[in-house]
Amino acid sequence: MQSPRSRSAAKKSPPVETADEKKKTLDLSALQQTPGFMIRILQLLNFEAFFRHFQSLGLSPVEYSILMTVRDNEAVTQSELAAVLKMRLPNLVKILSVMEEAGIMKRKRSARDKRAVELSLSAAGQKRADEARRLGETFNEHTLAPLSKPERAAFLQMLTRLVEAYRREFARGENA
Amino acid sequence: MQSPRSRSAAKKSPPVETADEKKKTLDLSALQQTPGFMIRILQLLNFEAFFRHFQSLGLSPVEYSILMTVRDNEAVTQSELAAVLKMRLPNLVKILSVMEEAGIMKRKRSARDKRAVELSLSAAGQKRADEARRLGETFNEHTLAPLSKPERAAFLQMLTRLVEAYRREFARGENA
DNA sequence: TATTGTTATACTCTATAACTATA
DNA sequence: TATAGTTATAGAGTATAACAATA
Repeated sequence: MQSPRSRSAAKKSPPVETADEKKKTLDLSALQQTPGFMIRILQLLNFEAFFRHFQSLGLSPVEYSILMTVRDNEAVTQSELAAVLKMRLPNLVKILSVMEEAGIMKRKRSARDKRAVELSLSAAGQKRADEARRLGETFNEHTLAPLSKPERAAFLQMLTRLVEAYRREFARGENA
Repeated sequence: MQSPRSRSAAKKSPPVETADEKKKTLDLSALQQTPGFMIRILQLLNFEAFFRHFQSLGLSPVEYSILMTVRDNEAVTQSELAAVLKMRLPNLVKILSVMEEAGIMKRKRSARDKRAVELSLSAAGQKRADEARRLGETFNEHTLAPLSKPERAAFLQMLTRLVEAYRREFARGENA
């Protein structure tokens, strides 16, 4: 592991690893000290790992998050779900329609507010959610596997605080 | 953790707003304990913050990362840059062409390998990179502002370790 | 008047195929 | 044969506009 703050140290330094003239060592310190960049790269890599891990279910990240949210929140409305997932309603509606036609999702007009549509899982949907949940637990462990146990808790807790602080900063950018 | 509603409802802050029956408290514990989901949300929020912060420069995240990498690595090739940014070469080439036509980026055939194209910044490009760098420093501080000083260092260090571990796991998914 | 949902559509980003020129 | 680059294009994800029904 290299030191976290090797600033402008390695410019054209000797190739530390295999000394191919092709594999020149790049100075990436600026990006490595840009949390936003590292978060983005980690997110891309994690998505790829997700698709491999859930390949047997043919599950996408967005479907996973939908299944988990509806499973834990019977009768959640489409708008509420869109806000949680940080998606635009029209884009979510399209996905939910596909899931409904696949016999996974159930839609019902709300009695309290006849504009709203309340979501719930069909029997097949609950089965799929259970399978997703089971695979999700091992996947979540894998995601933070390079960290020690206390580090994992600390990392997740900081993630949560960052997200909450950001969401407070501009309450759900979509309707401001 | 099969306990469905033990976690978030209790531990999370009480109904911050007026507790209308509309603003029901959702159980989001499953997603909050999914690091990949939290990373994705954080990344989306951070991009929005980026665009606001760099509005005066009209700078996008990808252009920022290009400027920083080329600035610190004179004569980096397009392929190398694509690998660093985790982008496909054709998509990067298009962006670099725009930057070249804007007078920011310079391209030169490599002498060592006449297939490769080496990148460097024009005078205008260096000026833009300097401005981006200056704005970037305050932006990076803002990104981790909700954390304490030692937490910021720990968080960034863990981010780096996670990214490196993932990249090792499958050496650059594109050519495996 | 504002909100929820729906449809249609445009825009952006990403992925792949086909080709060239070099290695 | 494999790699770097280029072009074109397809595909996925995301955005806005317009509208109907309800609040």
